[in-house]
Amino acid sequence: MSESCSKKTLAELVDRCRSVGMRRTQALESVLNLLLNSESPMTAGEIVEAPALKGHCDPATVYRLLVRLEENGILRRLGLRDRAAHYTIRHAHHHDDYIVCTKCGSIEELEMECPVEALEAEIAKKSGFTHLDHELEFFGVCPSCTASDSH
Amino acid sequence: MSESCSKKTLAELVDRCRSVGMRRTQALESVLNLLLNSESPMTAGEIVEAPALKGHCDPATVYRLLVRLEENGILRRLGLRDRAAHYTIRHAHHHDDYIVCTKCGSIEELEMECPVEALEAEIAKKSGFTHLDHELEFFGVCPSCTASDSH
DNA sequence: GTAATTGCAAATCATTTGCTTCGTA
DNA sequence: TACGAAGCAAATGATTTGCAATTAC
Repeated sequence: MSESCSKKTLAELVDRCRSVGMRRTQALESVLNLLLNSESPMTAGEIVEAPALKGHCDPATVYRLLVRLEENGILRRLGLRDRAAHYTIRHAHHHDDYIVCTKCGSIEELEMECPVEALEAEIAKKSGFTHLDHELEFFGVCPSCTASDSH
Repeated sequence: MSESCSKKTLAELVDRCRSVGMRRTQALESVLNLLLNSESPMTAGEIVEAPALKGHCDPATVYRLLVRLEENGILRRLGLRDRAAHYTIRHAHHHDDYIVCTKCGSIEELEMECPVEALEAEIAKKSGFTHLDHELEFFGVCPSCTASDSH
C-alpha cells in the first residue's frame, strides 16, 4: 500500500494550501487526496462524481475548491484555458499550432514548423499507441496586454 | 478585399460538404464562411453569437452543424478531445505532457523531457508574447483499444 | 469569537432533443 | 416529391450563486 507515501505528500499539499490562506477542511483533503492517488488528470465532473467524494462533499463545494486551488497555483488546469472547444477549418496535410493570450483570450496561429512531429514515431513506439496525433498550444500575455499591464 | 479568394475557398468547402452527403443550406454556408474569414479558431458559443449568424440561424442548427462538420472531417476541434477541463496536481518546476486515447479516453503521462521547452524563448521573441507557457497533448489509440479494434 | 467554508436549494446558461415545417436535390 | 435540415420550444445537465448553518483557527 502506498498509504504512507501519499499521506506524506498530502500533508505537504495541505501545508501549501494553508500557506496561501486556505483552511484545512474535509473537502479540501478529500479533493487533494483523490487527485494525488489518481494516475491521470480528472475533470471537475469526474471529481464531483468520484466515490470518495460523492455524498460526502457537495458539488458546489468541490467546484469552488477547484477554482480556488487553481487560482492559488496548487492545481493546474489542462486543456484550452477557457475550457471551451474551438473549431477551425481543417486544411488537408496542414497542422497548425496556436498561441493564446491568457489576458484577453486572443488566439494567433504560429508560423513555424511543428517541432513535435518528429517525436511522434518515437512516442508511438514507447507507448504502444497507434494513429498518433497531437495538439500543441502556447499560452502567454500578448504584446498589447503586456503593454497595458505595465502602466 | 479578399472577397474573391474567400469565395473560391468557400465554394470548395461547400463541395467537400456536399461530397459527404450534406446539403447546401444557408446555415452551412454562413458557418463555413464565418470560420473561413476568422483569423483564429472560434468556440461554438462564439459562432452561435457571431453577428453574421445571430438571428439568422438557430443555435440548435449551428450546434448540429458543427457536430456534423467535425464528424465529416471538415472541421477540426481543438482542445482536450472531450472538451472538459482536467485538473491535476501541479508539481513545482515539473511540466507534464500527456497522451490521450481517443477511443476510451484514458490519459497517460508521458515520461520524456519536453521537446518544446527549448522553443519558448524563440517564440516569445517572434510573437512578442510574454510569460510563455505551453500545453502539449498527444492523441491516439491506446494498445488495448488498438487490440480490440482489429478483431 | 469571527471569518471562512460548507451544504442546500434555487437560478443560470450552454447545449441537446422532439417535432413540425421548409427547401434542396 | 421526398428526405435532410432548419426552426422553435421544451428538456436536460452541468456549473454557479445566495444564504443560513457550521467549523477551523
